[in-house]
Amino acid sequence: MTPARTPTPTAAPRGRRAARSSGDERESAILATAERLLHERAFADISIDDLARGAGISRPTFYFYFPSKDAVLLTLLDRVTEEAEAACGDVLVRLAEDPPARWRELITRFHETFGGHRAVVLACAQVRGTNAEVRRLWATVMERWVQAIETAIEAERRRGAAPAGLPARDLAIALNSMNERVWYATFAGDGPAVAERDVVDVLLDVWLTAIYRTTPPPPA
Amino acid sequence: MTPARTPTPTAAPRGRRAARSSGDERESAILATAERLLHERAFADISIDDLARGAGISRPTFYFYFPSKDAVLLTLLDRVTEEAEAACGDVLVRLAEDPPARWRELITRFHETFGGHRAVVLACAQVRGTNAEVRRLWATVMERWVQAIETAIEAERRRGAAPAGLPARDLAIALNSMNERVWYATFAGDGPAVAERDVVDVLLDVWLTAIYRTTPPPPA
DNA sequence: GGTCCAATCGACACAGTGTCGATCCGGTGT
DNA sequence: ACACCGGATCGACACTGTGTCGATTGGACC
Repeated sequence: MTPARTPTPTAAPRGRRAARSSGDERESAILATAERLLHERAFADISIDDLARGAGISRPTFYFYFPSKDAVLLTLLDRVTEEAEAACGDVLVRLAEDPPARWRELITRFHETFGGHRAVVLACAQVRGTNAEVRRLWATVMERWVQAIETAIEAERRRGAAPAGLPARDLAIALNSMNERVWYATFAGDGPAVAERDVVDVLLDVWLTAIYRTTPPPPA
Repeated sequence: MTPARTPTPTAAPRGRRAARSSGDERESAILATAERLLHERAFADISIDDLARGAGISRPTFYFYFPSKDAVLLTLLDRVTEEAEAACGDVLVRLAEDPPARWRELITRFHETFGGHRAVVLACAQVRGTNAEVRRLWATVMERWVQAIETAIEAERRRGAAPAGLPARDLAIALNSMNERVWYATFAGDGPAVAERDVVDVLLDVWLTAIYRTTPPPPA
């Protein structure tokens, strides 16, 4: 199951369908239907028939645009991670300006991007268990973030702002993992969760103490 | 879907099947088959027919013992969490003796229990997205742990060992979430992960700095 | 006005789930 | 010794959803 085949073989940006014709609107319609339906029910409870009907086509025609239901989600995820990537931009390279403020900015940006597409993100977290492609894309994206954080931590250590400690990569993995799981609980409202308006403060506090091993004024 | 109906209505310990007769062995056989198959492939790739055949019965007969595939996993999860609960025992009440050592003990015990049943734990993490009952059980269990940690943090603060800071509950949620996600990655070998032999050290370090806001000697 | 091909769908094959009714069989009461 | 009861078992069915194949449409381009 590749993300999506390219019915009209006219340049395939990001491996998805491309090009003109009414078929393009159809693809958008499928994606829009998926994101809309995800607000009402779980991904597993959405059938290909639902997506097809929502886009005004029959089920077999759906397969002309996407090889599977999962491929639709994969496309959606791709967009969200791109948006997150863009939202963070150069925050990390400006870290030294004012570390706490920059870290907060970073976490806030992520929070807003994920929160704005919570339906998609939650769905991905759910099928990551069953779908190898989603798992791979997610892993790839996370690896990029981990490396970015790892690099930033090392830079802070080099310039003497942060003390030595855990291997930077391990610390980066732990902190990223924490964020992912905490956001999941908060957005899904499933199990013990931090309130949405507090979650950035909580995450930031753990990040700062873990990285700088110092005591910033308690945010509460 | 309740965990399992009770075919022979003769006391239902933990809501599962009870009592004598060859039917009891059958139920065990199903559970054993499930845990065995989980070592080879994902839960979603195991059919009820696989479980039934593995236990030497037909598919309809499976339904005599469990109302669904998920119920089997639910029973398995139940056992693991009970084991974890038992393994931790009274570690937290003995915290004041030697906090770093006790926290390490706690995390190590969890690590060993989960690691010993990683197939079951990973499967649960995967279906948690699609199955409401697993989600609920998981949430319940995690809530218990969060409360235990929250209480411990508050005790440490009261006796002056830990400084004030984030609401203890939020901190407990964040740390528990981190552990869960980090262990998942480590055991699943999926995406960025901490090496299995380092994971306790890494988690412990973040816990200690987040709770005590002090600098213990870096473990590496 | 004919050709081509993207786009479309009806109909099929398949896999898995859950249910119903019939049957088997070991223990129990008389 | 025998009829009976209910736990245990399974064959066969209905249903849902997926993915594929072959045939049809209709607009663009020669």
